[in-house]
Amino acid sequence: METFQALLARKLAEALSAADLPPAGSVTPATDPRFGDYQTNTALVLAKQLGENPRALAQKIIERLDVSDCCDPPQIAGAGFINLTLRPETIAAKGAELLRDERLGVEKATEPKRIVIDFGSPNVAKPMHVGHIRSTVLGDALARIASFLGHEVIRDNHIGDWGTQFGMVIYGWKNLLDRPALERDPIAELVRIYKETNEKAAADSKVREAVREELVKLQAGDPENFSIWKETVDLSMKEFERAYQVLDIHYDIQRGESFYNDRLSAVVERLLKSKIAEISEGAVCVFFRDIPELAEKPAIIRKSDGGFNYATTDVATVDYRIQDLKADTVWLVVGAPQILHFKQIIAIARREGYTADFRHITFGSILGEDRKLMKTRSGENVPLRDLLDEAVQRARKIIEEKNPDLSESEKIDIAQKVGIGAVKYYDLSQYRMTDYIFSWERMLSFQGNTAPYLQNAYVRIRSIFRKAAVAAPLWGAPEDAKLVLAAPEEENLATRLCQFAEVVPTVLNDFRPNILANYLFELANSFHAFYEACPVLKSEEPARSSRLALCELTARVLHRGLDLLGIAVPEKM
RNA sequence: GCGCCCAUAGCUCAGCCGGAUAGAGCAUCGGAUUUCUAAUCCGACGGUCGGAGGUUCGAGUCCUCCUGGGCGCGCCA
Repeated sequence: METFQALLARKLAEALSAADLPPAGSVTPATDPRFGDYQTNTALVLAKQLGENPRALAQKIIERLDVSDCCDPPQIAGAGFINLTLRPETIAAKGAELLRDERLGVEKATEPKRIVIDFGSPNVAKPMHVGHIRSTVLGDALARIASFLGHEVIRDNHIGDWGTQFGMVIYGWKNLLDRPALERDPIAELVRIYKETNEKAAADSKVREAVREELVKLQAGDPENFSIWKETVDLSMKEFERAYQVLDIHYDIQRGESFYNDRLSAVVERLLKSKIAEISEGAVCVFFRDIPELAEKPAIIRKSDGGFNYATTDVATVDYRIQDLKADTVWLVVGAPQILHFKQIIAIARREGYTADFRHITFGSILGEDRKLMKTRSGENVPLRDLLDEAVQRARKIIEEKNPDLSESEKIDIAQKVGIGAVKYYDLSQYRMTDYIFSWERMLSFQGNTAPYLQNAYVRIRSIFRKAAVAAPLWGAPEDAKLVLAAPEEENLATRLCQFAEVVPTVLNDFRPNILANYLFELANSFHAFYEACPVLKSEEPARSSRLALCELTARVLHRGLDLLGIAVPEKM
């Protein structure tokens, strides 16, 4: 199904061709209702290129622009904009068409790609904390959107399950472990033994030496240390799974760092052989002397003591994703501090001849009310589990105040959807690069650009259909419903519904789910205005059927849109 | 020292490819409910878009410099 934007762009291109003009400019949604529904700056762009008068060019263009089947006559305005206004019956017809379309008008990508999305990536033997929210929630939303757009998505959790910290963990396990505590709360106990070992090591060189030996033994494949390592990984994975269940996040594969261990030496040998890497001060390094910003920043892929590091692992990871998974594109949803590291990794991939499209998708930090990195009162990372529990509890409290008649099972379900949805939406509704201040009050507010506000719009619609079903079974509008757009609120709502298909693909231009979030907020806003102005069930035909259809479509778009963000909607709240 | 990111209303944030008079929410003030969830809606108030130059018909958006904040920069991940 062609969007209005695509339709008008096509007609504009035809007009330009008929006028012997080169393609230029673009058709965009109007910046102000006074300018109609869509506008194009084509005449302005061409005027610059050709050195002609923009308004005269605009005139020449609209003489050949045939939009009589969908729009009022095009208007020239301002410096030479061409404004286009859709006719209500055009919008009504599109709305009726959307009602029959499972995809709500969203076209699949013309060139589907195989995309590996690397997001989340928690560390073993450490609790997931507030810092994991952005990567996890953003990566999941991008995966859902890319998948809906017809791409083949492989969600990969690149778990931090290998590294020098295991020297500490294994030493602590052997010397400090409290078994009953481990059974009660595995992660807490792992953290405790890690911390205590760290303190001992700081004070005592013998402990430092012992820790190092444990690490060497693990890396050499010592059976006891390996089984301790394996157990910590298994315990951690169980903990991660719990969080992912609460967050409704699902991975296709979970290739931790350890997965690449037996590929590392081959990676280094290959890079040495191809002269991409060289030996410097005893370490194997890759220099980027021809890339100014990396000229003095070599990547070390084998330490002078012979050990491998995370750069080695990431080079192997690139290999695996391209060679084994056959990815066209790799999206790395990893925080901004690793920009330099990934520039190096991607530069190495280029030298190895990989042509895949690598995107490092970075994001800002979550701050506390004090505008510093969000921490607990004692200065520690806020455990994700505690944060999600609190979200659900707070949502529950609000629901009990506002709607005490709900059953217990309904309250549990709603608190879950509202609380978790609020956390996710608060994150996704903001531009990913900005640091944001975490605020329960704001994210759980029923006013403004929040999950509860959007969920409430959906709930109100469902309530209408429940009420309608008392008189006669009706759980949704019939697919052959006709739209009649009389009131301005009806036309405005219908117009917005038609824009869903235009908005969804733009999210991937620059990986900005907040564009979709903003759209959904405006949609809910338009719906509420409609809801205030236009009674549904009490209205006469044909308005009643038309309004029911608008409600149905709005509910579907809200449901689908929130689903693309990874957010669930309750039927009541 | 070098590099990356950020700076928009009192507060929290939008503003994708440069477009017309820079928008929301909160807060403040004023309205709307015998109602399908008022958990909402309508209106008012509120801005030298950190500063200075530049490119352009047109700059919050692009370029240069400066200020302030965050992060990173050879053997942690």
